[in-house]
Amino acid sequence: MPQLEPAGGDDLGAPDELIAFQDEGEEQDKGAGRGSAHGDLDELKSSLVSETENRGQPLALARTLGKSSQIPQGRWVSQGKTLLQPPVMLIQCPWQRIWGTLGVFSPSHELSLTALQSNKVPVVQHAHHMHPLTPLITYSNDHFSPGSPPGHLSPEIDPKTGIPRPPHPSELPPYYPLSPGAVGQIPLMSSRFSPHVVPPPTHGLHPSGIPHPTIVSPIVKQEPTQPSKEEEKKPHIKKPLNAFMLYMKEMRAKVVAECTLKESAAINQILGRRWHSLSREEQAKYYELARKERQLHSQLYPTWSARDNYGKKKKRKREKLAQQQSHDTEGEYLPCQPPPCSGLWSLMPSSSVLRRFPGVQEQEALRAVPAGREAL
DNA sequence: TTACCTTTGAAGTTA
DNA sequence: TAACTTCAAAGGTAA
Repeated sequence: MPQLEPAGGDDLGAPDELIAFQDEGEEQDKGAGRGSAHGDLDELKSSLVSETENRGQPLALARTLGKSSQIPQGRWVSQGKTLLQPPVMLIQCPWQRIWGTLGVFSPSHELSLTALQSNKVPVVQHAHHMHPLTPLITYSNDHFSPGSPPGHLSPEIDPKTGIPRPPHPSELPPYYPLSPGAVGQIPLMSSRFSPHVVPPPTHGLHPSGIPHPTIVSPIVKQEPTQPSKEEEKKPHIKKPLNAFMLYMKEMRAKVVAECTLKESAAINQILGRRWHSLSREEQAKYYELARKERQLHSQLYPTWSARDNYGKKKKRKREKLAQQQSHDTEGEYLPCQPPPCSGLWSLMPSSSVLRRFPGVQEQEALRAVPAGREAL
């Protein structure tokens, strides 16, 4: 996907926002490949997803606005009006709530858009194990204001590491005073904390001593080759999550509940198809979140590069992968060859998943087909 | 115990 | 610069 913004731009999110609408062409191209039934297919997809998703307003909004493909490229539309600016942060995300609880986020910061107010942003996903201070490191709108952040959020640079130090709780404005004991009761701010990556007391800490979700103990992920002492001490800072990853985290539990599936591979396929069924506005929420993720990440770890994590994971066996892909292609539902049940096509798991999880197709199809549409 | 699977997107690497 | 590769999350599965 082409980058429309010159590298190094201040606004890390701009490409995302543009990309979100640039996909338009791709969608149309794909649609063209599907033949004349494209419009019907889209409509059906919409209705199918509406059956499987919450019948909430976001989708209704999408319908009100018309199909995303009808939105002029590069335009932002909200409530039937063309906007000159991208829509503001549309959802009240979990970490915003926590900021509010902690006192960084005043209620006035909780932005919402009328049409999306009922969009239930996932309830915070609880981590099984979490450092009680973890929620202290999160996002604030103030944090991303151009130029210098507000005093209480200005990351103090650690002279030893050069890494900005997140504000100490005592430095946070007391909008919502919180007792120390209550801090540990706060649910997860960014559900990026997996139980598997909870840093032990002496590893994986941000130089400030407060673990950040993107920091993972080097013990968890060790290089196969013997790392140097310096590398060994260096905490593993994870990549910031992209828009789709944020969407997956939010929607996974829902899909799991609906499909009674727990296999991530199968769930992810469903989520991938649902992602494409989202309206531009709905996707924009996640692009915006991802943009802020990256922005905060770059503020917290200005010297970090995705390169740092390269080779940290064991690579796939290329031959095996290629073989598998070749095998999967046989009989796969390719975009240019929709199966007879093309209405369900976008929600159907791939053949490789079906081989592994035979129940996926049936369950998903049954849940996806609205009453009275079985004949399709 | 750990890689694999599976998805999309961002960013790095390679040709 | 285009194409390719890796890694983010998740959790069951298989080696």
